[in-house]
Amino acid sequence: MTTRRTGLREQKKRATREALREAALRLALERGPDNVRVDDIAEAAGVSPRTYNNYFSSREQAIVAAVTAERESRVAEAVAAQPDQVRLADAVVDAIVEQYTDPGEPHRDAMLLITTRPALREAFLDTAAAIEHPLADAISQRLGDSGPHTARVLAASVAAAVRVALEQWVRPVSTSPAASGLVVPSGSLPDLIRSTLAPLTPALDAAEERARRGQPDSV
Amino acid sequence: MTTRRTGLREQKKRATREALREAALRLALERGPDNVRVDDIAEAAGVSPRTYNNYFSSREQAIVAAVTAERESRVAEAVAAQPDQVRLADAVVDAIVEQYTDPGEPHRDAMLLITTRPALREAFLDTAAAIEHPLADAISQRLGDSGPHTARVLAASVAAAVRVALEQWVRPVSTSPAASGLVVPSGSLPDLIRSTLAPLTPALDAAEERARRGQPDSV
DNA sequence: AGCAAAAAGTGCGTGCACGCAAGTTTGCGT
DNA sequence: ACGCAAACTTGCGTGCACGCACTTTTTGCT
Repeated sequence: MTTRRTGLREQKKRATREALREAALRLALERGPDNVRVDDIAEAAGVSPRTYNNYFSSREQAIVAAVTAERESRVAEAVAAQPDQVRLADAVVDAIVEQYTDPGEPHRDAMLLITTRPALREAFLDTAAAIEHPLADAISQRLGDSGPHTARVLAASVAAAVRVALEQWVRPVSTSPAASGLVVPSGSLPDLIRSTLAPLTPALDAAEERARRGQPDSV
Repeated sequence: MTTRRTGLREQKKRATREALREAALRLALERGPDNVRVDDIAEAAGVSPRTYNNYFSSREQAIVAAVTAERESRVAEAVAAQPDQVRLADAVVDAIVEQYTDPGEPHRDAMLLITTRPALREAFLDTAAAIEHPLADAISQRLGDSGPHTARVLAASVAAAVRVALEQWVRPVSTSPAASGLVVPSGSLPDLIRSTLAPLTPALDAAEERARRGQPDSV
């Protein structure tokens, strides 16, 4: 009812997409990502090479997608699932941290592969941006319609903060020797995300407060 | 003094880069972007095609760069230039708005071209992200070292907000018919930027306040 | 059920990004 | 002043992204 516009068509597309993801990851793990040609992925998934990049616009994207697959929608769901009494900021932070917390994954080795290879790291960072739109919808729903852009900006900022966290997590921290000189070596990803999200809580609180006062009953 | 590490070498690189930008834009304007081959740009700039993409990783990037060229550094400078009495939020907003305000440019027609062609629009949106790092440095300097990531997150959020503004400005607004249904048709870009930046001011204020109280006498 | 429109998959051709391994220029030490 | 080392440029080769036109499948309508 929600996504099912046509039914069978959508279903097949999902299947193809998943087959491609899975094939891409499997082959990358077996041979190493540099020894995987697009043709191989396509063949393993049983489609033409041309079809492959109707779905993915780069090999890295396909591999990474196997791990990050439906994180976007899950984040949005998790936010929406929080009761209204919970502060928006907490709802968002918890939802995201939850999604990025290592669930003792079968993907453990895949993550190792990703964080190792530069090209895959880049692709992985880009996946943070994917949460923006679903998250914007979820926030928008909680805020009513504070401003035309408030929800989107907040969602985009959250996504950006997550990206910063992922960068920190993934990079050897080779940047300039800053003033204090002391930066967390690598920390756990959830903690990192919490700390990059922290500076945004005032903005989330303010938006929520404004929504609460601004439109207790009106539009 | 600032950027001059080696001198002559850097200078030549700048020159080459600028020549490529300029050539790309000129040819795109003359023939339309679809009738410009990378080889043409390279030839017009007097370098090999291979060299061209040592500088730019896509044709669109080169064209757009001619317009957005040094916006990044200017934003950072503008923030740094604001006296310390000015609220950080205001400093940032003003600096950015200033940089995105149409200066009766010679680039007027270039902007028209960019906003017209989808591929160029995408590349243009990406330029917003370029302000992140310089801006992070500028903010970091004003905040001392509030937290390890505060400045970066704020800068990234600001960049994201700018991106949202650019998207709104550039897109026909074909998105879902939201609740209120009333969205600004296109508005002026500066106004749009102000309005997307608005939700972030609480975060900027909070960071500034925290920096002011946290370290009243240090750096 | 049969048909017409839409959508997905496919083959082909073109232009491009990028690694690699020279060749060339610049900068620096002695 | 001279030569060495590092940086930049270049030619070449490979794999790939993507537009276009065509075939096959799904869907909605009568």
